[in-house]
Amino acid sequence: MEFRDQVIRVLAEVLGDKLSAEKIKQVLEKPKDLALGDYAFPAFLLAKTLHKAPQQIAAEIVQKINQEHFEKIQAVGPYVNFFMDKSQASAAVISTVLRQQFSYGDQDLGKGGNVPIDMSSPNIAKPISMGHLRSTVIGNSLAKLLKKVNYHPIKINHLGDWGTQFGKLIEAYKLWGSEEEVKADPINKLLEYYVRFHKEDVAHPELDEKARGWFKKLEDGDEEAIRLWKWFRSESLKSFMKIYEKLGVEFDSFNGEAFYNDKMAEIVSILEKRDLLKESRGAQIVDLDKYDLNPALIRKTDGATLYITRDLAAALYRKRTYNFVQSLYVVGNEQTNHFKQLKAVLKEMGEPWSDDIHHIPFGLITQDGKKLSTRAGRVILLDEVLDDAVQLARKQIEAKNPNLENKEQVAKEVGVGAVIFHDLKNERMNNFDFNLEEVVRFEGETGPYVQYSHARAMSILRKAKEEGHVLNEQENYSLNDPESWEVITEIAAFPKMVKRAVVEYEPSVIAKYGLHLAKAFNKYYAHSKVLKDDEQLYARLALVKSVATVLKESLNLLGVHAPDKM
RNA sequence: GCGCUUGUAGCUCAGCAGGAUAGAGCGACCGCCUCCUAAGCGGUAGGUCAUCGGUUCGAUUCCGAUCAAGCGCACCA
Repeated sequence: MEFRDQVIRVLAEVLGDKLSAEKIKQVLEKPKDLALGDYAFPAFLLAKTLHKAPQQIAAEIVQKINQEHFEKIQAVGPYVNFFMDKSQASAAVISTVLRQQFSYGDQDLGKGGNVPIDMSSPNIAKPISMGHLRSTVIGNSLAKLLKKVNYHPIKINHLGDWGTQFGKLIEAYKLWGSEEEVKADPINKLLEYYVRFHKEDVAHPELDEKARGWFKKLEDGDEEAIRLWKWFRSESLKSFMKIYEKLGVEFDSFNGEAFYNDKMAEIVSILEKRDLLKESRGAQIVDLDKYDLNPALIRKTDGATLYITRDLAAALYRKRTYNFVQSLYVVGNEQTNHFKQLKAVLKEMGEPWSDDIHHIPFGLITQDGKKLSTRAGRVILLDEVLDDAVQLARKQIEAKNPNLENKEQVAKEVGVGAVIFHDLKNERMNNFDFNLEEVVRFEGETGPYVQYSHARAMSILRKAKEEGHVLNEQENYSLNDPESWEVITEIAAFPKMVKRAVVEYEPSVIAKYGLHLAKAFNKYYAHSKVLKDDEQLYARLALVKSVATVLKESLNLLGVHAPDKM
């Protein structure tokens, strides 16, 4: 299956004593141009040991090498270029995909190990913004990727459902809010109160005092405070669920910050027992000087705990509950230091699994170059972006394919798919400035482009079936024309891409791959007629089927639907 | 000031853990629907790979310095 191994094997036969198979594997490369073959071995590194010109070495290798299973092997300058036997190779790839279907690319990297993923984690009483989208879709895609390589992902929505902001919210609600208003439009009203609070507390600092008082009451179990908190939480969650439904994301746990309230005392006592807690400026800290980090603030001057205390409790809870092999946190890169501290404190606590904790950071979304801020009221509401995208998809369908059935369903899949794909197609760490037209674009390197390619493939298969052509999936179909070869090499690369995406925690690898495969396929069927009744017809159909399968699976790994028609 | 991240065509980004003339999309310009959905395909124009050094037979890729941008730097999360 892996063509690369074939090349390494024959090279090792010739170079065995001079270069190990491992070394050959390292230097073997893929030429940029298919005209230079499928693989290339650069002879430079033998020049020194053999005291010969690399050109000459390349020529000698070609003379000695076993060419049996290759179309040809030739020396071009200092390179040995390998051309795979297209018939053999295409038969191997196509039959593998036809047999394995959507499990093509599955691997056992994880041995079934548990991997909790901390993702999405919006704050109660605030709307889900574009910033949360990143964490949500990256986490969701990583979960699907991890599952594909036999890990067991556990998606945890670590809700921001506790903290001093609830004091502010309660105070603001008591001052300006009403039950009817909130019931009618919970998130927006609650946000309105919150923003107003931050506007007014500049001139009226006594508001902060009151807010602190409310939060204290909340912590002490005051009936009214608890009632309001629960109400805000459930209303918020309801509206979050609507968005998650649109995105097609589900969670295994909604244990948020409040869940750990009763689990922090243990952390503090462990730290005390290990003599790690120190007093500094009235607060209690863990000194992390030896890690070159700022001290971790465990308790504020007033005795209240902080973010990191909660995260320590959560980390320990997750280890105990899931006995994870890795624990992931899909959180913005501005929190890099926090996670370094978290790992360092766990290490100080003597927990060796602190090394299994990985922060998966991602870049910032800005608007007009400025950071989004709920307090400043500068938010891009995800819900609105999704609705806009679906609306545009509807218009697109009316213009391009007005007779389509399930228009509404397809519009949702395409619109939402565009938004998700846009977020995943570039490396996580890149920042991007929000631009609605860019996000909901349907042409070029976009989700809809990949979806469209898949729909076209399905359309060809449908038509073939109507004409009475049925594929036998046990048959060995092979193609040896140069037009299909580029598509075949892309399909063959899929398992490697899955692995890379997992190892790098980088969904963009799959998004980029999907674009490449789609592009190769679009080019292919634009230049070769598939439904032509000749002896290669079934082989071409098998190729189209393989493409459709891998495109759909790629999109699936990103959390994007692949409609059969669009 | 210190730390992290980033710096490739007008714009948005690739470049697979150093190699053969630096790629794609968008935008601009020009072609292609009596032919499997033109959300497509083809072509032209556009780059001293931030700068300067170093390692190497070879550097956009590795190392160092400089410059620029973003983020962070204990009582928010």
